[in-house]
Amino acid sequence: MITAASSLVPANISSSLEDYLETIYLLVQQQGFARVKEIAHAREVKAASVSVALRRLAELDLVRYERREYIALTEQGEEAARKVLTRHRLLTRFFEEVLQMPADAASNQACAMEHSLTDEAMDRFVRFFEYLGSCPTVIESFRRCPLSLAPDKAAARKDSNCATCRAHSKVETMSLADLRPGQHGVVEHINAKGALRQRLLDMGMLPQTPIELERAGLGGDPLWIRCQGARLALRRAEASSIAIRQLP
Amino acid sequence: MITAASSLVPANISSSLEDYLETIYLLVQQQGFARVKEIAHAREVKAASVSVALRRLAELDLVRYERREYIALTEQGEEAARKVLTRHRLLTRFFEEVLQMPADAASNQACAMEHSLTDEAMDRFVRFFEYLGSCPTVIESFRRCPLSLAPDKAAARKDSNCATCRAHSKVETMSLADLRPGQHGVVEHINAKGALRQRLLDMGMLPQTPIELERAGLGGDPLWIRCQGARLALRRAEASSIAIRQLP
DNA sequence: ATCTGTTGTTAGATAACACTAACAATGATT
DNA sequence: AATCATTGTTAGTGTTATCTAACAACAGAT
Repeated sequence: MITAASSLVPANISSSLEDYLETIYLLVQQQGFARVKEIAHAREVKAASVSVALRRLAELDLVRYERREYIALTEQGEEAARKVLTRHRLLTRFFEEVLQMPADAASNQACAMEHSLTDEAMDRFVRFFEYLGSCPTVIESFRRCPLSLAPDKAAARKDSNCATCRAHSKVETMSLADLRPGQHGVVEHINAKGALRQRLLDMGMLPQTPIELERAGLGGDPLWIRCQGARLALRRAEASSIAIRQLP
Repeated sequence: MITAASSLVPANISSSLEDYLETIYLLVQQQGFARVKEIAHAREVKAASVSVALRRLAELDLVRYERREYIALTEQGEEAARKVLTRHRLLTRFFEEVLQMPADAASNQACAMEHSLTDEAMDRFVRFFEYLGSCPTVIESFRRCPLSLAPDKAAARKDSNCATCRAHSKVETMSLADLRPGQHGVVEHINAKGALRQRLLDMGMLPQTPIELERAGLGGDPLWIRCQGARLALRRAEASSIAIRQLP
């Protein structure tokens, strides 16, 4: 039985061991027990590795484990497992409900991050969710806003109820290609799709990033851009997919 | 010089090596060059470790490195470094601007996660930021909403401009302590502070989580709760800090 | 009771990453 | 030019986590 009083769980546990705890917790919850073979299967690891890990977990008093017997978490182990799982749930929900990722991708991303989410960040995430719970229109509005989501299906543009979006669509936006050599701007929106979009993002061209058109090639086609200290060359067509706000 | 065409950067590079690339990139940007000693200092690692890492990076063609000479990134190395740094910037901004964390904590959290952010998740984050850029009132509203943020300083409650918040404050909310044995609910808001709050969250008591009051102790004081498959005992005072919506 | 297939364990190898300690190169100072 | 302090390298150790291959225990079937 668990109380709300704090208990002493070993603080520095590796993400690998945390994964084992998580797996064991889920198996026990699903079928009442966990066995080496199943843990190995779930973690996509050989049974030998599980065996070793279990010994380490037992030494840390996180798992109760008689050789060749069924495996159970100790109170501490259960607490640690629940903590990781809660982070997993939280992050999955964020990637799925807020960022609108498909369920499996969201869960995978959560898996990779659940071990490094600090208590403080966790708390902030929760507050954010509490806020969204009180004001559900916020995310609903994001979901509908074709400006931001709906990567390829700009078709759904009609049913946006985001006032600023509507306003925005009227404002004449300029693109990176509209700058003249030496002029500066700030990235507002990357309209490129697929690989080009990913390339531009990777290079550092995030929203709100300062950007400069250094010079244009002969005939104005390769545009030489400066962004985050790096220089790169873009085709004019590519540059015009980057919506910016000009700086003086 | 970099073009928007895709280049072949070794895909599976460890987070440790990514950190080295990042550090080198920043040092070169700051002072024009990087040396072993400085890298070691920045990464809080001994010089010997840096030396070995540099050899590995050179083998991977990410770093150009003549023994005892200054260190420079190759084109590929620079690309990889910029990619990591962009993720760092993106996550830092998210934790700082959206989740309202202090700058250093935001950056630290970003450090821990930057290596595992998938391209897809990155893209979704960017779309989210693009949306927020178009509709800045959204986050402004979150920032002001005392329901969610302002952990201890509920004093600032007056200047919230969130319509739903105002509505919410009028709705009579019930707490976990108002349930009767056997009744179910859904967590809406955890009003507890400090360690208790963290404990409850760690146990899995996130917003929107189903919860049940199993039974009350003698005199009604320890309340036995079921949450996410786990049982726990809460004082009545503690339970009443958990706002819920009752389920039929 | 023994045989056989499944399951779990051990031992030994490998890889990545960090460390300490000893050594080598370099540049600056006397 | 010789010396010294700084800087970087190498060699050897330890830890964590994985693997393969060989071995041990058990359960059920013959």
